Amino acid sequence: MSHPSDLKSIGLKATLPRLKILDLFEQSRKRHMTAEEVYKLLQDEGQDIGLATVYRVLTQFEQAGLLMRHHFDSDKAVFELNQGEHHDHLVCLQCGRVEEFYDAEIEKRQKKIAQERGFDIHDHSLQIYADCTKNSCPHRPKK
Amino acid sequence: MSHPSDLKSIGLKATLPRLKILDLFEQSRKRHMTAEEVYKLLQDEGQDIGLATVYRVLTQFEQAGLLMRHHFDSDKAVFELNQGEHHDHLVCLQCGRVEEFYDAEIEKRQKKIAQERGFDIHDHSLQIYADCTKNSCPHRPKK
DNA sequence: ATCATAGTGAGAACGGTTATGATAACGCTT
DNA sequence: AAGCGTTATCATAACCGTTCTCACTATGAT
Ligand SMILES: [Mn+2]
Ligand SMILES: [Mn+2]
Ligand SMILES: [Zn+2]
Ligand SMILES: [Zn+2]
Repeated sequence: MSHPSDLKSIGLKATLPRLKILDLFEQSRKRHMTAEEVYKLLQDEGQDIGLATVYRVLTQFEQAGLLMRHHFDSDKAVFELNQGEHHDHLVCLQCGRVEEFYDAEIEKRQKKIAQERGFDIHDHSLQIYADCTKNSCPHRPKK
Repeated sequence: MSHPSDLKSIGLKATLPRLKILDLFEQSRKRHMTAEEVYKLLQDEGQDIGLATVYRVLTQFEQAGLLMRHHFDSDKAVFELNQGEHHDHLVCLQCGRVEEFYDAEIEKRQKKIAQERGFDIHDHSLQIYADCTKNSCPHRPKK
């Protein structure tokens, strides 16, 4: 249910591709998506939006602060809604499932490490790679 | 000063390209290098070794556990000698300088986070991105 | 409704990396 | 030392995710 004004307020015309892509993330059945995944989901709902447009819009949304881009050790970037609260990721190597976490102590220590060495910290990237074996992981039926 | 037997012991023929590349890392003026950097350094010392060979050998060395591959938010992979001790990286966004660090508490917390959620942890990737402004960073003379 | 402007879509281009295939080097056996 | 099967190398093409190009279209202010 994204509204045209959401886009206008960040200086972007409210075009159909942009509204649809924003919708996708807001209704998010899947929170973390690649450009390709977004493109396929749009096709599935009959929207004829080019892959180039998907890439272009994702980058614009990232620059506008609407989305965040991550790299989970696959060669393709994944995007998620930026809801303000920083978190890191726990990624299942078997099924690709992603869980989010935030650890104040880890954050604190990172700051200290940078500080101690005279670095002015910008941000960081932390992913834990693991197997989520206990939940019948590989190809488990999605409910 | 790498010795042919270093390679034979891991099931690889002791060819000139492989010995030269291993040497490069062991004499490492620069600890973290891209394939392209390795290629250029070989050219500089008059070695006519193809870029494809560099890539192939780096991957073989990684598989043999001699090298580790990282991705520092540039699109190109960087390699370093695997000396057994795990560490993470602090990368300067201005000059690309890399410092290594190890924080036992961060490591411990990562394990706990995975465990709590029933994940069997494999490994992790942690980089801190920052500016090393205080040391006259951009283009500072080396030494 | 008009019109300047910004956005789109198809496909080409790009950059890092990997695969291919014909030649060359390695190293084990005589 | 020479022969020979196997593995490695080199040049180049292919690959894959992503970005660029450009002719055409939609948007939104008037
Ligand atoms: Mn997330
Ligand atoms: Mn390192
Ligand atoms: Zn899983
Ligand atoms: Zn620096």
